[in-house]
Amino acid sequence: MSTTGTDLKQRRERAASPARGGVVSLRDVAKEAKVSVATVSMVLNGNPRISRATSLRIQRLVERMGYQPNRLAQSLSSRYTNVVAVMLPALRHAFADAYFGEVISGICDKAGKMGYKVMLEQAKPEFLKEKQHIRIFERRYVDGVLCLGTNDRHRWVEDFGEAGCPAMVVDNHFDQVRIDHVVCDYRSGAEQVMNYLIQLGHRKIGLITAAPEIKTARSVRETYRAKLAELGVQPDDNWIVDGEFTEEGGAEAARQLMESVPGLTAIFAGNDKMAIGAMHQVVTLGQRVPQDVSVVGFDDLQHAAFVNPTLTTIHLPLYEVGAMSLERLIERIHGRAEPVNETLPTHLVVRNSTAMAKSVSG
Amino acid sequence: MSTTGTDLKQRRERAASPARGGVVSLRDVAKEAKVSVATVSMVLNGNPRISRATSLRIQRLVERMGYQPNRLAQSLSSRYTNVVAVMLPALRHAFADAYFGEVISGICDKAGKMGYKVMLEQAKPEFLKEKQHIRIFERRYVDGVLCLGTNDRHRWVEDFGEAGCPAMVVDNHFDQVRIDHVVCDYRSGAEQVMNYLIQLGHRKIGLITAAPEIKTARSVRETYRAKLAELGVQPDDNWIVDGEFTEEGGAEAARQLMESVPGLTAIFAGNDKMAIGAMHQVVTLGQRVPQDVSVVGFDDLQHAAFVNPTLTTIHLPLYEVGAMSLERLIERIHGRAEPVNETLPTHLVVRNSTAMAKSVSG
DNA sequence: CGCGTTTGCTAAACTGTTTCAACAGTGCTG
DNA sequence: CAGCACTGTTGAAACAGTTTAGCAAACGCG
Repeated sequence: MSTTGTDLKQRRERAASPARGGVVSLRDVAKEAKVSVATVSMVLNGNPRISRATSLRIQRLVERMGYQPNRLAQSLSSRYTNVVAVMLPALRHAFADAYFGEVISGICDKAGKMGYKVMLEQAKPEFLKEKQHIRIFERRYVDGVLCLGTNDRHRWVEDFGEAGCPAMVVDNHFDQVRIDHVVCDYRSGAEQVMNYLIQLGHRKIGLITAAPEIKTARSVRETYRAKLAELGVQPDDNWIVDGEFTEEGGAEAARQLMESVPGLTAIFAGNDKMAIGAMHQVVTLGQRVPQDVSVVGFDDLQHAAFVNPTLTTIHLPLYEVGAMSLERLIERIHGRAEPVNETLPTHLVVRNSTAMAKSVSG
Repeated sequence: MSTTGTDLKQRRERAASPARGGVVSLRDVAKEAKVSVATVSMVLNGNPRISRATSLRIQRLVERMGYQPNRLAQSLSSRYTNVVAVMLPALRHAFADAYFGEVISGICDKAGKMGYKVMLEQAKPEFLKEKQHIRIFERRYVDGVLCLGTNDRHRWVEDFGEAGCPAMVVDNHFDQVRIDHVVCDYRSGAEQVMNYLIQLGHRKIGLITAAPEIKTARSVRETYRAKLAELGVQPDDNWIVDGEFTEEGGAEAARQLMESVPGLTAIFAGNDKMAIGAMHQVVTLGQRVPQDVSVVGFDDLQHAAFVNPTLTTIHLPLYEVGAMSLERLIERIHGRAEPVNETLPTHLVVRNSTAMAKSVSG
């Protein structure tokens, strides 16, 4: 039936008119320029086999018609989506956490500059059980993944390597899994804190840390122990309390420390949130910060400078960690072979939550 | 040359083998099942025209082969990408802000449940100048946009309506632009704060707010004025100070208030961050919170309960605002015609930063 | 002048899915 | 028993690009 052919002809012609949805396609440009779509595509991709005259003519036309490549079609035929996922832990307040926010900020800024889009994912049990972290690659959602807030129990990070999916652990580090990472120098940070507190005369220093399955937390703990050992101080088991990285946890941990460690003069918290919770608790228990108890944090989040008293803490270059992670991930996506393991320096920021130890000053 | 034909045949066959990149395509499943790709596609989309027997047989095969639809191809032929963008303001710490985090948390949770992915964008001048906020639609990155942290000067929100792009303003509201929105009841919140402070005997109440180009901030300001007027109190111009929604701004605003409003007994801050900055400043200036000056915030962010003293504030259902915004946006994407303008209730949370006014209690 | 190379462009295959017209095959009806 | 409706399946177009083989035309050279 010849009608079929005519119908199709008509349909194609209608489809080729720039009226459809107001969006201009390559075909529309090609038709207008009276060249093939291949030519237009090559012009846009800077293929040198197109003559200068044609190239300029088409570039002007593309500009005039306001053509925007459909990136679904682009990604379908090329190997890349130019999208990366940021995988956050399954915590209720993960997005509302200034720590992650700072890292994500670095990631997004760098991604924007490099022509990448950033997708947000949360590593919920459901998500992982369905192997969604791998499926987002198979289904061509993303080219790579940045894993934030991981710990040793998160065995799913191994899956990326096995499946050949570009992935990067951000501000942490796995001993047993071979995966790229960029991390702050937690060991040096902890050393700086301990040196500073010791220099102020503190000896009975409590440590509020978090789950030992986090490598960076272990580094801090080990450094804390080593530094005390240098002075011949042997910390009791109850000098170290888990604060779960939250304000509440920090407060509860501080309560335990104040109760079970008589003569405690300083608290070293593994992050700023716990330090703030701890300060809060110290005051609630009728002691003063820093006169009775000094408190040191770790992160240097923006509002560490606005709590009362302002918080002495270790500055972590979280923005830079995020930016560098993204950069390295993209290199890996484009075939970088060597493993990445970068460590970024940290430094102490002295504010008002620390003072000379009581026994020394008084 | 007949070799050409043979080469192409070979190529197609190679392409059809499941070996390619390890990813199984619809074609692979169809070949294995000895049916056409159309049949497999229809089975997966639950088309009732496929027989029960074929359907089951193919479903098992799909399962066994681990087939995952390529969503670039799906989106290319369907009208939808199933991705929405969250547009954050161009502030340095936008991602590290607990306020946005809470909203985004609601958005992401709901998106996950509804089978949507969330992309992050920042409304930087460059981005807007290039009309990227419209181009992400044209280039088929997203089906819709959620705009956070907007104000009246952000004229670009009009562009969505004009271009026919589904978009939603989250926790704000435009007088002059017709765009869907979901917002917290700022007016009622401000009323609750003022009633409470007045009930405690406060009359000289300073207001720390932010840019008047934000509708919600204007609502708070108007309510504040109206409530004082009810008591016959005519606030001076210097009773209202801009705190830019930051801790620093709040601190500086509090300094100004303490200086220029003698006998000030209470500060009402337009968000928790400014309230925290203000408390910090009050203490720095040698006064006590709440004995000398009561401070009230607005947001009820997680750490409002962990500052010192704990902050009395208005609880905003930010998580719910995020979740509902996403839900409504998706309805709009799928053709909802009626405009959306929802207002969610707020309530006062009394903590320790407020007390009876000095002149009354003392 | 004929042959080979270069240049500039095009046709067509390819990415992986959805959708629709059409087509066998079967059962029912007049 | 032809004609019809219905069922289950297929082929091919469509989505919008990229990429490659190859074809004319122009050019250089012996």
